[in-house]
Amino acid sequence: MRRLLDAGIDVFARRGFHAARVDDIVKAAKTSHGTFYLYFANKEDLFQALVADVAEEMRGLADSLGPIGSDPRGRAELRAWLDRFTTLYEHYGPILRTWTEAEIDQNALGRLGTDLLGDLALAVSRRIAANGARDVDPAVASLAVVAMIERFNYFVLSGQVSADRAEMLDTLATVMHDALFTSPR
Amino acid sequence: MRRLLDAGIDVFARRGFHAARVDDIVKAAKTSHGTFYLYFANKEDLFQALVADVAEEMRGLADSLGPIGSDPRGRAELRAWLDRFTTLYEHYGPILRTWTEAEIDQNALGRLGTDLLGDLALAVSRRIAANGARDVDPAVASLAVVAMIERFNYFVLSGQVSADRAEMLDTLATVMHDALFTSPR
Amino acid sequence: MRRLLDAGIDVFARRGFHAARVDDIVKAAKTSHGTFYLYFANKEDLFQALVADVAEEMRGLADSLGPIGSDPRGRAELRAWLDRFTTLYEHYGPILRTWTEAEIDQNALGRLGTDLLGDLALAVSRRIAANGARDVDPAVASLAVVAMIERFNYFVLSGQVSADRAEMLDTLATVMHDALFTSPR
Amino acid sequence: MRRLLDAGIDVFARRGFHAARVDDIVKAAKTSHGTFYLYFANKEDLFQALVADVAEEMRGLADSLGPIGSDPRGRAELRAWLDRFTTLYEHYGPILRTWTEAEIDQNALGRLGTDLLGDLALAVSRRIAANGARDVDPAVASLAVVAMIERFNYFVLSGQVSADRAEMLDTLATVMHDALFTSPR
DNA sequence: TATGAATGAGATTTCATTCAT
DNA sequence: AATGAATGAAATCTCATTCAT
Repeated sequence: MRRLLDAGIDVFARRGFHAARVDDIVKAAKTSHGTFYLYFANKEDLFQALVADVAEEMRGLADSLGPIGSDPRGRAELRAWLDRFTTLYEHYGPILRTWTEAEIDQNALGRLGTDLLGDLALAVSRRIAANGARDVDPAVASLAVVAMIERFNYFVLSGQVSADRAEMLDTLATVMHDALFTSPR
Repeated sequence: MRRLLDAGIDVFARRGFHAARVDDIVKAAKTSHGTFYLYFANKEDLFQALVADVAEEMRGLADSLGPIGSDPRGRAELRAWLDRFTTLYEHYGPILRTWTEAEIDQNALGRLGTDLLGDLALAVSRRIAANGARDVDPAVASLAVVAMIERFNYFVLSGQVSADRAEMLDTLATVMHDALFTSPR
Repeated sequence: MRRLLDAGIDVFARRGFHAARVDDIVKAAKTSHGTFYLYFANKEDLFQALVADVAEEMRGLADSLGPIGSDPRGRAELRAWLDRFTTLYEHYGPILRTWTEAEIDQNALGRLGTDLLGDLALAVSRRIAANGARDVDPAVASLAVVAMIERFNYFVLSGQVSADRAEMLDTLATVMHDALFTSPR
Repeated sequence: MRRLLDAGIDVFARRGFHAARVDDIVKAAKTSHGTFYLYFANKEDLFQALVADVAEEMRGLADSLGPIGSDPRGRAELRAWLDRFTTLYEHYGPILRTWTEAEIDQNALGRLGTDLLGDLALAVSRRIAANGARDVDPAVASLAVVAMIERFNYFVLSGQVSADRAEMLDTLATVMHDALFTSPR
């Protein structure tokens, strides 16, 4: 069952939800079709189990974003947080993205995704809001920041852009830290 | 054929590449399977045609991002550009995202996506670079910005976040304009 | 489609509903799985179509049981009716019986069967009732008679008893005719 | 093992032979798959064991049909015998019918069924034959009567007709008693 | 050009049976 | 004796593609 979950992450990552065949997952887990259906009602059921895992991890991550200072030390803490995000994303990112695949959006999974996004944004939002007026709504701005983090991670980890992980983290940390403690000239 | 292309955008958007059935497309286009294969070699062929359209439009958009001034007028121009991006994204976004679906990444389509991303980032990069030193690489930072634009659009248009289009555009314009003309305190 | 219906009768007859494989039906109809699912949603759907056919034929048969005289001519007419029943039963009997298979009873099909049985019994009942007092309820007695007809046909046609068709018809005609025009000594 | 036999009757009754899953039987018996195969070689083996039980009971019942008088007392004895049949049928009827499911007919079980039917018919036949001339063969007529008894029981017990048990027994007793002691007008 | 019935390879799912504990 | 997780052969069902009209 653990093997099936891991195989699921692996195969969904490589193929996406619809192109992933139960046969692939079963082979990757070195088990049989029968065993698969012993633990999961169907492909979507396994997927939901994975999503539940991601959700839990992500929520924990959101909670772990504490107060950030305006000094370089604050920037370093922010970078460390982004590093944890990326580590998680390396493992669960494909599930995160697969689950925003069209058609799956509709149901409970979609709502879970929305909630999750909201949690992350809220964590960021609290930091932005704590740092004085900006002529944008912190709640909205934080969503933009979360959007940037998620997609940039995807671009880098999927090899679509050539930046390496360190560069990415530096850039994100800087842009975010600036966003928190910079005011327009 | 025009009807098939439009139906393709519609169905790929709702279902993603793998879950989209030729039957759905054909029904949406009010034509027959036979006709589909008269114009396209197979499902991927139609998809490629759509991607080519997106690519052309996106390249045009990238080219249209001219010099941006540091004044409010510059911000307004930037917002207008983002508005054009969003309009395009409303139509072609699903194709843009579908094509980053795993498995399709591998081939020519994937490379096309990478190029496109690069084009957009380059356009943004030129603006950032023009505005003096920052301790991040403009090429990398611009990718982060493009990532933010794309994903925020997705979040908003897919209804995953409750911000409306105007709020989104304001926020993106502000964050980008700040990024171009702000320096750390 | 006609071929699939005929193949269905054939295969359901030989194997019963659950043991009949779609593959058998498809092979018997010299067509493909794809074609099967083009016309029928699933195995039960084909079965329902067959049942609808049986029901229609049986209802027609029930309607055709006219007034029966007490003379030998009446007995001959009764025998002719039974002959028509048996002819129908040779073709559709297996469907008739399969559909009383457990589990299928529950739903709409079950009700259809009950109705059909009622129609046949009603036709017989009218004849019995028309022929004076008996210390049994004609409605119930007629059901017993229908039960006899159906099951005796099954026993004979399935080879479980060695009587031939003519003997069976003679016996049923006599027993029924007696039932209509005999009073206790 | 007793529990498995009872569970078998129950599940075969509700689902028929092919649709009955070993899992259902095992669950109904509150035991495990392993235990099932400890006592029975396979699903058919359990079924055969049940059939053997039915056969024994039915044979005993056939033997118990003694001489029937033409007086009301004879009719009461006949009704009592039918009552015993019905009691048996309530318990074993589903097995009786399941085993006439197509496909099972072929083998040893089929022959057993034929023999059993013959035994019952023979018992009835002896009664009919003892009561003078009729222009039908008693052996055949008795089969018709047995057919009626079996199927009417099924109709009533399965709820396909609304008659209650008492009505059914009265009707069958009357019709059979008449058949034994009535001559055409 | 246009159609849509037909196909069949390949996917999902079920379930009788085995076997290590 | 008893268990129940694991198996895989065999069933059901889907859908991209073809082809006769």
